[in-house]
Amino acid sequence: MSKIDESLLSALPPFRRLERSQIREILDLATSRRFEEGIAVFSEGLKADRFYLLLDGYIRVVRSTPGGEHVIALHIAPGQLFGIAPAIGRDTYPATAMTAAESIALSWPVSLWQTFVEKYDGFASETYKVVGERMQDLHAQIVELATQAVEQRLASALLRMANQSGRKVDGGVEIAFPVTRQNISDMTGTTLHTVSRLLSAWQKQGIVESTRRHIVVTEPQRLADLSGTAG
Amino acid sequence: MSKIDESLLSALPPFRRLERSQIREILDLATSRRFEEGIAVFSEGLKADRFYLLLDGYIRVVRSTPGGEHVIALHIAPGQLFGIAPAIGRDTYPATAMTAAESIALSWPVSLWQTFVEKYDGFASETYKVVGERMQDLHAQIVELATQAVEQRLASALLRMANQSGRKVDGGVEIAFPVTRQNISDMTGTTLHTVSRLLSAWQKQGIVESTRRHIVVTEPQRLADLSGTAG
DNA sequence: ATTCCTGTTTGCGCAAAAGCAAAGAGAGCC
DNA sequence: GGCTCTCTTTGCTTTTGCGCAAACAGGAAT
Repeated sequence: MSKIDESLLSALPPFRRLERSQIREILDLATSRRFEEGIAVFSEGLKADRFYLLLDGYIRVVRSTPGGEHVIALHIAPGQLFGIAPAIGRDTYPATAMTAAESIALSWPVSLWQTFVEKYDGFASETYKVVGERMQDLHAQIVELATQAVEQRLASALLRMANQSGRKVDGGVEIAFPVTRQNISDMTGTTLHTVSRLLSAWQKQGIVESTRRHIVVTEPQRLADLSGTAG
Repeated sequence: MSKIDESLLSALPPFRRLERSQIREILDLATSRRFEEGIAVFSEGLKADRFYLLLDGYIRVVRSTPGGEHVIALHIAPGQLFGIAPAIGRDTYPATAMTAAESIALSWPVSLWQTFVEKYDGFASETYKVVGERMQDLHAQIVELATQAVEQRLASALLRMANQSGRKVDGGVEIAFPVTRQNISDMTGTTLHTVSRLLSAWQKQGIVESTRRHIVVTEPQRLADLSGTAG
């Protein structure tokens, strides 16, 4: 395992208040691993034995139905913790974490969670803040699914991805990881057909630009208008 | 304020591991208050100055959209904490808490949260477990909204209410608080019309029995079949 | 008893989006 | 270059469930 630099962690919320030496301790306890695209880092229902920090890449948090369908609840961007079942008193993972792109993550055994919380100042409060934010996101998604039409949900989903993980390119904002129509329909509770039709229509209007597994939002403002929300 | 008996709290998860004297301390710091039906205990976005424990009654956790619609995300039953913004690092309430029936709740200023967490064994871990369970519920609701048809969502919603707050009566399971068709449509992301139609149909089939603001599930099994989920 | 208010039922037409089906098109592999 | 696989597009049909509208009913207040 290659030696990781302390500066990687020192800027991240959970570790922000720590000394360099403390970060070194934490890093020395971590396992670093690379995951190919399309791999399950861990799966829903399995015993939660490790928690993770995403260094590079993107993770989709997915829940499956008994009927074999699945829903993408949120995306994890680099620098964020995931698989933090212990933080919410669970001993199994509540969802599956799939890599949306090739990814690198640190992980620690859950047995260290309690230690981190007690020993490292700010770790607990920052991680609970993360939990709170995710809850916000879930709430927002429920409201969206319950009240908005497909077109608006799709617009919101694109904006969310563009905001959370967008790269500025000359033509607009590029979503930084591969997305299929099917993926998007899993986020918005619709079908890939409907997504395809809407994206085609928007492309004709110059709002987005998309190729296979790749989307650039060229006019975020018009998408925001379509999404119907102030945000 | 009338004196509250320690035994009220001693069986509840957050306080289960505490000594009687500790419970007394906690109770002495609490404010008890009665709320009429249909009142907002606190509102989305306001400064979170207190956290609550529901002693009696029922609470609906509601989120509103900019467009004036609202969605009922979950119900709180007696014995549960709510308004626990401080647990997730927030200083404003993320949703509105409406009384679904006349209710009585204890509350404490948020400034005491940190004290409770540090001083009382098990308080932190039990409350985080609650947060985890709520997250589970939210996730489940997202999956439901994204993948199930209205009929199945409605069946699930009725079952959820019946399970969480059902009273056994001779004809079946009675939902213990007043619910309107509109309320149910706010839980399932549909319209009161559709809810009314489905309930009428089910009543004809003998699955439910309903009068104004009042529902009895007479055949939970058949509802479960309709809901399409194993649960 | 009368009135008002809130909640409920029901019918009808329509639009949105799902289902079905089939063809096309990049991208990687041999 | 040809092949396969996955992803995407598009046309057509069918269905679901919403919107609108109007009437009805139980309760509470006067």
